[in-house]
Amino acid sequence: MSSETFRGSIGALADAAGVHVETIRFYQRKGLLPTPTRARGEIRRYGAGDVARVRFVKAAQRLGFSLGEIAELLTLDAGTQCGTARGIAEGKLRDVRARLRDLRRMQSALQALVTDCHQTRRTVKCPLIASLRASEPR
Amino acid sequence: MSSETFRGSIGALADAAGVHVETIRFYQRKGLLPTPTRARGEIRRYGAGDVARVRFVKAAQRLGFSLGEIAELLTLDAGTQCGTARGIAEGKLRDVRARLRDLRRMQSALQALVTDCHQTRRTVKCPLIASLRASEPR
DNA sequence: CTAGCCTCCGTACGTGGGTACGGAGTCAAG
DNA sequence: CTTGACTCCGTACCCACGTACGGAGGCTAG
Repeated sequence: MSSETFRGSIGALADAAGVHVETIRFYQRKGLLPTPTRARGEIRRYGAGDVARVRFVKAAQRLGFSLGEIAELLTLDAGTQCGTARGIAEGKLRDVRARLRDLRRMQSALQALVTDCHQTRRTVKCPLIASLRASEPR
Repeated sequence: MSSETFRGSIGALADAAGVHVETIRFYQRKGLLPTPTRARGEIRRYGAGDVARVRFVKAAQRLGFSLGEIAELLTLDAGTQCGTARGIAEGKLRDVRARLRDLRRMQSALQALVTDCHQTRRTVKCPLIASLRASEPR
C-alpha cells in the first residue's frame, strides 16, 4: 500500500541523507535504523522513510541529543503504547523547553552584542555567560 | 576592585559548577578556562566568574555546541574587537535561530503527542520525524 | 565476459570529551 | 608535628560516534 517515492541502495540513501555509507550501517547496528531484509542474493533497498529517519537523527544531534535519546524519540514516532509514549514525551518536552529557554537567552545576548557593535565600533563585551547562568547543576 | 563573592580551591570550583576536578583541568588545557597563577608554593584560587564560565560551557554543550564553538562564544563575552566579534556573533546568531526553529517544531510534535495520548488511551504515533524534515544536508 | 564500481561484512583506527591513576607537595585539625 | 584530605601534574585509559580498510561477491556498460 505504501508506494514510496524513493527506492535505492545504501549508497543512494547515504547520498540522499547527506551522510556516509558507514554511518548508515553504524545506525543500523545501534538500532536507529531498520536493516531491510534482502531477497535471495539481492541488494537491500531503502525508502523515503529511511531518508527522513536519518535526517532526523542528524538534526536531533545538532540540538544536543545523544543517539540514545534519539532512539527514544524514534520510538515515539513509530507508534507506541500510550502510557509509555506519554511518559517519554513528557520528559522530552520538559527537556526541549529547557533548551528553548537557554537558546532564547543566548539569542538575546548575541542580538544585543550585534546591535551594540553597530553603534560603538570599538570593543564590546556582552553578558553572554550570564545569559545561561540559570542552568543549575543536576 | 573586583571583590568576588567566591574564592575557592579547584575542588570547590568543581563542586560549585557541578563537574569533576579533572574536567576543570581539561577545560584549562583546552583554553576554555584561565589557569590562575599561584603565588609561591600556594594553591590556585578561583572566583565566581570561573563558576559561571564552567556552567556556561556545560549549558552550551547541552544545546549542541562543541567545545571549539564554545571557545568562540567565550571570546565574545570577554570583550573583543568589534569587527571580529560582530562577525562571529552574527554567525552564531543564525545558527542559534536555526536550532530554535527545529526545537520549536520538536516541541509542537511532542506537545501534540501528549495531547493525543490523553484523548485516545491507545497507540499513538506522531509525526516527530517530519517535524525536522527541513534540515537539508549542508 | 570482463573491468570497474557497487554492496556486504568484519575488524581496526581516529577524534572529542572527558576519567582514572599515581607520586609528590600542601594545608588544616587534632 | 603527624595524619588525612586535598592540590598538582603527567600519562594512560575510556566511551560515544563515527571512519577507514580489505576481501568476497554482485550488477552493468562496453
